[in-house]
Amino acid sequence: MTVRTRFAPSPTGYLHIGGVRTALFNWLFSRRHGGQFLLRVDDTDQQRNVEAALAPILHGFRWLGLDWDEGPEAGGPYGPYYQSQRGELYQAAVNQLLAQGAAYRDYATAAELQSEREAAQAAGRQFTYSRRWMAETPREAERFEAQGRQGVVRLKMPRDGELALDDLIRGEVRFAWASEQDHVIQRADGSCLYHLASVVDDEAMKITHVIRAEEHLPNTPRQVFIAQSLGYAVPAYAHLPYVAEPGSKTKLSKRKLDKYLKNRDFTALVDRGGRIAARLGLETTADTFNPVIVDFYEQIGFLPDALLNYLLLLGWSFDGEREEFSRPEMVQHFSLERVNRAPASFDPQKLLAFQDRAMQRLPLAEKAARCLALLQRAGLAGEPPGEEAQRLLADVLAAAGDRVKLAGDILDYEEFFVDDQSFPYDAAAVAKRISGPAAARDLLRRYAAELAGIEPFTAAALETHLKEFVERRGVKLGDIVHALRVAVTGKAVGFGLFDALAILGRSRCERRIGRALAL
RNA sequence: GGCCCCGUCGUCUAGCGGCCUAGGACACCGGCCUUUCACGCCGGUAACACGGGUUCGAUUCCCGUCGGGGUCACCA
Repeated sequence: MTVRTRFAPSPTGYLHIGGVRTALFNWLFSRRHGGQFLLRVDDTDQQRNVEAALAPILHGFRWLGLDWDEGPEAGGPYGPYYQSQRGELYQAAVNQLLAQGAAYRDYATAAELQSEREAAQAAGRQFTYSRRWMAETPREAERFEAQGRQGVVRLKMPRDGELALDDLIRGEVRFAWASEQDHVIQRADGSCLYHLASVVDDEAMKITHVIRAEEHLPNTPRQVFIAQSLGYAVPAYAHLPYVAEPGSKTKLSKRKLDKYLKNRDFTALVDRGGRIAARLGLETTADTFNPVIVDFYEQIGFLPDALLNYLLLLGWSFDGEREEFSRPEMVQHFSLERVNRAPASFDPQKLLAFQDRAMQRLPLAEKAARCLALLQRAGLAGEPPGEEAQRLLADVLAAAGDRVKLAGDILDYEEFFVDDQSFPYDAAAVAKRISGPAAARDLLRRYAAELAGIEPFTAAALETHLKEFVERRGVKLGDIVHALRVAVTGKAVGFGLFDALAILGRSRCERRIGRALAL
């Protein structure tokens, strides 16, 4: 039997980080077993603009490199892959359920149901529908309809016995059938609901393993009931613990950004992204720019592999020691047996650590390609970039080394990519390193005068020269290094000063020092 | 509240009866390196929720308590 897993997003307009982890585990499991991974759109509630709401989700999958064998755009032998287009299949299933007595037409009104519920609650009993408005024959149905009632189709759940479910992650889980409700599977207008559709599609699409978030665990009995009633082979279930809020065990939610911002690590991540977004002129509303949404990471220059590696470790472990996995290694080692049962809270710091290490391993050329895209978005490089810009980028990247942790961090070095007259000077840095120290301006002036004689104009030669310069003048290296850095970059921090000087070149250095002197 | 799930350092986790004076990673705190920042290196603080069993021996097995969470729709 070929392993087939699926991820069934509802077209909501964004890809939730927890959803990505669920998708990743599905993808990994299918790849591990040489099977297929499919995407199916759960749009049973018929939103108007499914395509538009689906686009960001597919975009996210593509960015992450989680390819799907069947689904939207990919097609496949079991399509269509949109539930809104599979109505006949659901109708047939409903008819079969009805014919077998596993479902019934029900004519209760919302108010009637409500009063039964309240009565049960008042009596301290668990609510179980009386089935008073159940129509088991066409004649009964006609009678109710004559009263102007609208019929829905409900599942006729067993009222005794129990279901022992063998979950691949949780082991055996038992549910008493009596505590299940007669859920509606088809509305009065004929449209079908998620649970029915999901079970019918999983069967039709030959899904062998349903790997999904824990919140679906309580839904499982009714799905098993539908599957069994229809004579389907029940798929294997694996319920993943959900991704929790930072520092809490509550499910991570897109809507609670304000709350998460009280968490220091989360705030650090948002601020980090915000700085980059500001330079890119991106909108930063919680709807689009939010670490709970995958787009956030793409926009500020995360590496997909780093995000995935982090997410992999959120609930799964190899041996407790090893944490770094390349894409093929993930596929090779993944197993459901090593998925943890407890929810795991999202830790922005650790994510950043994975990103940091992944970036350090990245060959310079690839790093440059990723940074270039951000530079272009910020308008600091042309499309295509000139040869000069590419050389500059490579030099800056080589000099910056580990400091560029996100592709967007390249924007911290924007001063190298702009005109000598345009880059800004940090006022505090100027005050501390140039205006403050009495000798700073004089040293800068004397140094600038010697620039013309430094040959070759390389980092090594510049260093030798500056050391000799400070010795000659009887000052310490620190007396001029800081002033010089501020003079040529506008900032108090940055990579090696000699690299900066060499990258800029002689004439740009002269111009910049001249500008700083006039400040 | 009913049903279900879960419970090892702040966080992610290893541990499937003795190897545990509980290991790794991130974070944190010190120190080193150093022209700033970052990296790197060295060291440190820090956890088995609690109570009963079972056993020669429990972090590991069982029960209970407590705690946390999920779910209870004509949403998905």
